[in-house]
Amino acid sequence: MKRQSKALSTKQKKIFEFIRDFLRERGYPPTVRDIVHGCGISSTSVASYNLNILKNKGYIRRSPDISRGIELLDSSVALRNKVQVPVIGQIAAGKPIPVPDSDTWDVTASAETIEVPQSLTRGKEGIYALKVKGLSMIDALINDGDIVLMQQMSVVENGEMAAIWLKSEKEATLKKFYYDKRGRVRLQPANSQMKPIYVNPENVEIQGKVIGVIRGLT
Amino acid sequence: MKRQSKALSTKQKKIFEFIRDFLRERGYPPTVRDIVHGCGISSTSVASYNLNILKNKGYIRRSPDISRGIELLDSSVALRNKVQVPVIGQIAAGKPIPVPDSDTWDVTASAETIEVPQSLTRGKEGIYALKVKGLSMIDALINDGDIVLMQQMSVVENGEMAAIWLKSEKEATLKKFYYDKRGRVRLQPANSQMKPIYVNPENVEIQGKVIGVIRGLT
DNA sequence: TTATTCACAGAACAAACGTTCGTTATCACT
DNA sequence: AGTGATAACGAACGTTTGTTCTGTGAATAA
Repeated sequence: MKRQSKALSTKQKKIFEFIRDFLRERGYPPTVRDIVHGCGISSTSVASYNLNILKNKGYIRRSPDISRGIELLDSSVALRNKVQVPVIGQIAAGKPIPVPDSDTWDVTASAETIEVPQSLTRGKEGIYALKVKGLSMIDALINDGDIVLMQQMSVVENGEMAAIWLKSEKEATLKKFYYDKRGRVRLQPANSQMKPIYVNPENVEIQGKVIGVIRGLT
Repeated sequence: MKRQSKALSTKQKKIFEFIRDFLRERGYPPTVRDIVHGCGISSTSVASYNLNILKNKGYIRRSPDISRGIELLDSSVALRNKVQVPVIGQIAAGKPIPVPDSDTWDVTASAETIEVPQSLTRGKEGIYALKVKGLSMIDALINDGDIVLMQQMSVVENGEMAAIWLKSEKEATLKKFYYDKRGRVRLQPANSQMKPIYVNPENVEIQGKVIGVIRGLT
């Protein structure tokens, strides 16, 4: 069945979030009447009408004639006790990482997400993941192909690993970040085979810092 | 309210597993009648009677008079699309890793678990995690304090990283595993500062191989 | 201006649903 | 053998629940 546009009205977004929060809180989905009460909707048929739109647009699955027969589809939700982080792209790929800000954060928009331990993300906001391309951070025990967890941040401490956008070169890079004594920025690979890069501070844009690494061995 | 013994009858275990599997499959819990049909129980009051036992013993929460008002409590379940792996202990800790076998596997028994990406564990069984102690595998990009994901396995290929129990020395170790030409086993650290260990094959017991690494940076 | 579609509204219906009730069977203990 | 607790059983009840029906109003398209 051909999917409609995924754009939702304000009320539909509210319904979706209500279902997600209800499920996370209670361990079971809401009824149509729960949605009526929780979203300030005047009748069960309006709720059902909007639920059918969410279904048609691929956000939920409904089981007809079954109580609480609403299932959030995997691509659209972080389920309870599970942090699902978008894998936005690869670092060192020649284009800026499209890091969303908190107003436009839409986890469902990413094609790919990854489950991460809560211990790595607890208490933090603006989390996303990047797949590493290249060996520039191998001496920091980060290999080509690893997934790095990032926390959105525009300022980092000296020595922290960060995702940096170089405006003039139009490329993104993962490096250790240092402020030089002479006012420049030193982007330091963690690889003895590679030299650091020195750039003007106004040429760099810090997009996040590394807070974790995930690697599979096959 | 004082908790009763957590021991469950065969039927109660079956009901619990049915609820867990149903929830994982459908995204919503079963009704009492679903449980009746799915567990071969003759009446709704028997199902309800056993559900109350599960409630009293801390396995589930019930919401009275609500359809599908059954919630699996966190300590007892890995929820849908989330793989929760027990962190059994530390490797290189001087005692055998208490790796359970498939008959006695009880994820709920571990004090500590960690959420891991499905991409690392999909299609695999007997998964557990270990916290690394020491730097013996640093050249394989595994640091002290990292979490390694293990798949229970008693035979590994030459060169694979494995958790090995040394019977005579009574210690567990994480090393690359090789069969020597002269019939011995070579346990090779991935650290240029450390020498390999040569042991008799009958002195080693392979307890699992490494399938992934998770690291937090604080 | 008119027609069509979307969104909403409330009532009613029938099936689903959990609980209650009265009963029987089994088990452990004395 | 008797007793009490546990486990099971089936029927019935009242509430919960999703859907359908009929209608209205707003927005959009012709």
